[in-house]
Amino acid sequence: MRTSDVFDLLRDGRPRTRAQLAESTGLARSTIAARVDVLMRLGLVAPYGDARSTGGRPPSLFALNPSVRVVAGVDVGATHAVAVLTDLSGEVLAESRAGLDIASGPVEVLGWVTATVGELLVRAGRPASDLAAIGIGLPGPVEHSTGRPINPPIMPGWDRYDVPGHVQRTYPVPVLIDNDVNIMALGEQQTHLRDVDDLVFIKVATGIGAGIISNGMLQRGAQGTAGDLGHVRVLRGAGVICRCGNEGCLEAVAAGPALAARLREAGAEASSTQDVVDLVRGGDLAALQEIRQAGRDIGEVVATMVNLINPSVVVIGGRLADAGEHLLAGIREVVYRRSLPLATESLRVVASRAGVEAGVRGAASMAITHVLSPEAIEAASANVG
Amino acid sequence: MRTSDVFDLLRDGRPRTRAQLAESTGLARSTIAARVDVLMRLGLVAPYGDARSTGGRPPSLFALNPSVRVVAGVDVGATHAVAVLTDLSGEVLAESRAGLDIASGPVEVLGWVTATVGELLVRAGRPASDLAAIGIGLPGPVEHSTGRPINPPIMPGWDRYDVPGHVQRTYPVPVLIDNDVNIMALGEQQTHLRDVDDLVFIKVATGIGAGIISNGMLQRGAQGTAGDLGHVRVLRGAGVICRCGNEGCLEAVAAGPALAARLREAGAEASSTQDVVDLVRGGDLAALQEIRQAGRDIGEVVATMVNLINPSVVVIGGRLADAGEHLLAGIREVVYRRSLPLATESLRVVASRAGVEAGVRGAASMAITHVLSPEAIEAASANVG
DNA sequence: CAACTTTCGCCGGGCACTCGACAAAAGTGG
DNA sequence: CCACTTTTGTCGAGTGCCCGGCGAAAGTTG
Repeated sequence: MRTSDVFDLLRDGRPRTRAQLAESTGLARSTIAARVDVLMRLGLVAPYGDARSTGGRPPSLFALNPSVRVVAGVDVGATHAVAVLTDLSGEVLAESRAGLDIASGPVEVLGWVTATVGELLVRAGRPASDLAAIGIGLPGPVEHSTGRPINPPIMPGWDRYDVPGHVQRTYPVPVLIDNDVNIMALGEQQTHLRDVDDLVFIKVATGIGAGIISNGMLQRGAQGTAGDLGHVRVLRGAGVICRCGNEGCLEAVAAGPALAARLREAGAEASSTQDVVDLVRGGDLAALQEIRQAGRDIGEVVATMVNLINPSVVVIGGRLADAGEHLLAGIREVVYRRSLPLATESLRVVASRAGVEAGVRGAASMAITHVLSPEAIEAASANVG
Repeated sequence: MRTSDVFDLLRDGRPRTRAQLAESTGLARSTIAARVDVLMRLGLVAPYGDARSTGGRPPSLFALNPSVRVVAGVDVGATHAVAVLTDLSGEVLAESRAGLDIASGPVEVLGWVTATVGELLVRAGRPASDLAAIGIGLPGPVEHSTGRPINPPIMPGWDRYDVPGHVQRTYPVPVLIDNDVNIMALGEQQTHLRDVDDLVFIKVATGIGAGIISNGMLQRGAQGTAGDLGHVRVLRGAGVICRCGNEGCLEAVAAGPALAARLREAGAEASSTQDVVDLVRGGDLAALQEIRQAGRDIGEVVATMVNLINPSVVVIGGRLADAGEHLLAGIREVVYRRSLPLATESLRVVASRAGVEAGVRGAASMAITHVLSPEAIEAASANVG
């Protein structure tokens, strides 16, 4: 029974007495006292006032102290980036956004990242030594174990760049990198689906991608490219050539640029994904029909995913999902018709709740998970013990 | 550093000296000696002769002793069943097959299972006390954690039946249940792809299903129905109604019965999946074209799987795969055209090598993994001390 | 055959960990 | 205000585990 096991019980944030911890672990009270002492000296656990007395001395409560340390979460998109500083419970302490072209290369982008993290630390009134880890999401395939982007299509100059190494020159802390869609999946799970172990997050924007959490773990696949549903063929794609060179890709039919193009053909003014969203919100009938149909097209692929992966929740996010319930309705329509009854009987298809925050939240969550992992706790407590 | 950590080093079957184990673990030689002693008293490890001397007393070698105990692997199909007894390395000691209708219900089928396991033990000259675990594959969705079938379409009377409980009345050992396709995936991994952590196994026979191993672990999904690709819609399925009630399912187009039906329409004599295989083997041109096209249809869905799951190997098995390379060729044709370059650059699409043995091998492998798990080793060594 | 080398099995010491006890602290209830 | 209850922190004892040393065993080399 290790120190991290005691800490695991406190990770949910609920306060507990020593006696309760002893009860849960089966260890003696004195042993628990020693463990709690170590965790308190590490600052990870803090007193939480006293519980009500039952006739004798009132027991003191302890709980996870989320504010001992902070982590940074960064979500780098194609044209803009968001960074947050959170405490260990994921509570956002400071936030910063900027227009930022990923194509300007790793040196410039990561320069912004380190500068912004520094600024966030100052704004939150925290010394750099309080920073425990940094999580970063990038818009392309990433080899998570090394933190290097692999052949990213829209990230010139980033191929196999040592992102953690670069950032660690400024902040010598663990730096974790993942795909932007993966961290959005983590973000949704962390914000409102903590007990969900099998979740698929679908991002619908300029491109279409998915983050897959199966068995409580992110599924990255052999090369870290899992979840690419943008280039799956769909029925309505017959004759449509995608930028990848193939015919009938979902992305060429149902992503933002495709919708905008079709609306332009119909005479509407729509040059960007955002324009499509605005038209839908404005009640434009053609736009509404288009987005509903896009939902059906995406639903076709999601139905396949449901059959193949059998998640318990599918979360729909990305900028096109901000246009109200229409996209979701189209997806639901097809999924519940096409997927197997057994797989859909307890399936929920829901809209993103974390919204634009999903990415940074997930990036921070990834960092927190690393910092509070049993291994990290053991290593830290060995230095204090 | 636990006893199971020392055992883990020996699990690959390669013999080692105490000094090598001490080197690998960082423990003192005397500690290693104690650990090895425990493992030897458990019978899990046995002397393996002496290594060559380097000028002094030759060190003695130790290796996993696969023959201390045995496990049973059972693959129950719709109309027949196979059972094997293997040692802990997966080596088959005895085998038995029988025609057996799954629809005759759990009591009859499991009666055959227990009787056959008993017979195999006798044939291998092993007492029942040598049996360490039983792995069973069933042709339908199974809740692995409880071993109960869940709404299985072709298994009347089996719904939520307590399979492990029934078997344990005869053999009081761990009984592990899984989907037949999942155990075939395990079987392929165990027989010739041991270092592959991301593998998809596709079974093409009367139905079409997939077993997904991702990150080294079987992915079962929220309800244990993951890998159902038979009811994914394909292009060529337009207008074809599947037995599930939907239109355009892969299974309604590319599985054995569909091929047989189309060949019959063309005037050939083909009533079963086996007949189709025979025609192809006989060089029948129409059958050859049909199976190649079936490969393309399946390839369409496999291409989607490759994009979504990003495996490093796709294995094609099932009875239709026995008809030579034609099915595989059709699948490869579409997969390498439709999947993303990054996902296919190191992807291998190969034929099953374990063949009809895959299921039982996988079932045995599942049992072995359980028996040799660190938890099981720790528990066992605590009793020997 | 003798000297040397390397491994083996055993044993005692030391270290760290955990437990239970005990007295002090901090409340409650009459 | 006093007796009683319950928790807290400390401390010594017991225990189990791991290490290193030692003599014996089993080879090699000259």
